[in-house]
Amino acid sequence: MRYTKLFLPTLREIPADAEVISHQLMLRAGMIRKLTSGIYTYLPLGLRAIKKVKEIIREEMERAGAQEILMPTVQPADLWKESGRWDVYGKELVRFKDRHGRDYCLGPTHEEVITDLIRNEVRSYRDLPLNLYQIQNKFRDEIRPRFGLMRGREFSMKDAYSFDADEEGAAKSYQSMFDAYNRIFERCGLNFKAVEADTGNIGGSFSHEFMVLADTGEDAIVSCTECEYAANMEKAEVNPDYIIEKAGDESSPVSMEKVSTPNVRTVEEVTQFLSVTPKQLVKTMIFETSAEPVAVLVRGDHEVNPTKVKNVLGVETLELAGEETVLKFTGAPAGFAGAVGLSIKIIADTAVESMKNMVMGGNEKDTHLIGVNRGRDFEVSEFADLRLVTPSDRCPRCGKAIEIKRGIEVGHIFKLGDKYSKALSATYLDQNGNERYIIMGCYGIGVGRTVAAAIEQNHDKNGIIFPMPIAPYQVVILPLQMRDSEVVSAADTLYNQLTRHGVEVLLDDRDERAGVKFKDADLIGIPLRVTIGKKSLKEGKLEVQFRATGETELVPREQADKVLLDMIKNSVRSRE
RNA sequence: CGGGGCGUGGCGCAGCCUGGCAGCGCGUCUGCUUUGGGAGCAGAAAGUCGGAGGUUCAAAUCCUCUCGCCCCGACCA
Repeated sequence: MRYTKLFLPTLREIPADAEVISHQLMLRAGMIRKLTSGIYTYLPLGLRAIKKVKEIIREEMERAGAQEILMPTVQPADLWKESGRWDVYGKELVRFKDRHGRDYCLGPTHEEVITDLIRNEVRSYRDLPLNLYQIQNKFRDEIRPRFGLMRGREFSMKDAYSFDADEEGAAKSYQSMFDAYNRIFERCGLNFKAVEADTGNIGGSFSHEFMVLADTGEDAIVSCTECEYAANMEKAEVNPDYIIEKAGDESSPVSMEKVSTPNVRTVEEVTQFLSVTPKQLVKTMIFETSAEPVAVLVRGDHEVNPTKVKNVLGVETLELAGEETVLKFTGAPAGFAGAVGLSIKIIADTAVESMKNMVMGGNEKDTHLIGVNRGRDFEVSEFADLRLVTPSDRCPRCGKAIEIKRGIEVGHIFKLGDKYSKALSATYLDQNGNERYIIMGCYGIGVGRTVAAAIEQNHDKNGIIFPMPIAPYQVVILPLQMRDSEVVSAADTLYNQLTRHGVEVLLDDRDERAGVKFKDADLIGIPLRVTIGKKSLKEGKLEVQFRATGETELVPREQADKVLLDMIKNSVRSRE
């Protein structure tokens, strides 16, 4: 492609509304433009990178035995009512009516549609296993779209669905997708990690997220420094041995006392005011749920993990109570809630179980209680692991040190079990003629997010550094003097040679000064740059530079095409 | 939804507090010069000051309403 023909509007300055580096660079490099919040147009350069990722995904999905299909964006509400998600999914699901008043939604995911397809078509165990995938635009009305393609409302997603006769087969399908995902992200040049994850509102029993390690990531990842354990913060288990450590003092229970603590609310304020440590303190958090309200107790130096609370309670929604609700249930403004005398359900983190002579809110304004003891002063209906892992916790598997990093979720795989097949009656007949539910799995990849994550991980102060396999062009040729016929013809010759060999080449044929061409080439991040200028041409040489390393090589003009072909081959291979 | 911020030529911003000719840098167009890391000179085009209403002799500026965008929290590929 010739630059003068290409629609490539690069920006010299950073657009004001772009915060993270990948968003800034995708805008500046002319890859995307925003239509409205969370909704983007892909320009030629951006689309090419996205197509590259899609092709890698297709190759690996086919290699893993999945077949491509394409399902509609518009889905009938009936199916969602049948699965029960019409009422559960929330505002993220965009709903609308057609002219007849029938309810529809824009597909945020396709479990319902595919399960409907399968229940109509699959009858026998002989039809299984089956794995179908699509690459299709999803719509989710996110509460807060952010960071360009990182969290859009309309976005391209690869979603695959596996159907097996039994758990054993489903485990195999899951593993095969797990392996395919590893190959896909490897090939995209990403530094990533597969972590255990919560299943959220997709549901199912078990899942892994594929996290690209980056400081700008929206998720926290807990991983062991020694063993293979890695999990999303919201899923990460607390090492049970570690939490049994003695928290309060070991002395026998003292009597409970009420103390006045005017305007002392936070853990920090309370510990200072009463001269106690956070470990003697119990935080009482009031949550409203889709069922009854609940009070959750955690130790003063710990944080509640809402996901764990939600799972323990088995509720659909969970929300930290507002000021008014807190007042209603505790009789005190926020900051003074405690377990003593509370009439709502109380559950507690395991660490609270061994605590004695606790300090907690007095359910009365400006009042705390000291010397509080469970059993005598209040009861807990259930103990469970309800808190966020801290950096000082130990690995739940091997007990060694853990570390907490940030990550961008680019892929998520789920073992769904029979959740959807049961809800939508997707069954088959086994060898013995018994009707059984199909065991499902589902597997997603955010395509645009993968490109954004790759940029987040591969850039420098001058711009993007595309990994070869997803680069929109593999080579950029910069003839420095467009008025010099020899330079121009050398550039044309190389361009034609490479193009003939199937190389994706961008020829910067603009009559611009060298500096402008260099800057733009760096910005758009093409892995290999060929500079053709009067000086080196006089010696019969062209200059090849690697975008990633800045390394430069002078290559004889006649061999340039072969050298470049080799370089491309090597750079792709080294990623595989 | 709660909290914070911003809407002024294509992009980045100033002007607003204290009302009085709509500005600066970059980009764009024309000409000449220049030509290996975002050139110089000369000239030119381009703005409903997000929108509506109000106050005023006069509104980008003050007031009310409204729309949009960004950031921080709960959701997710």
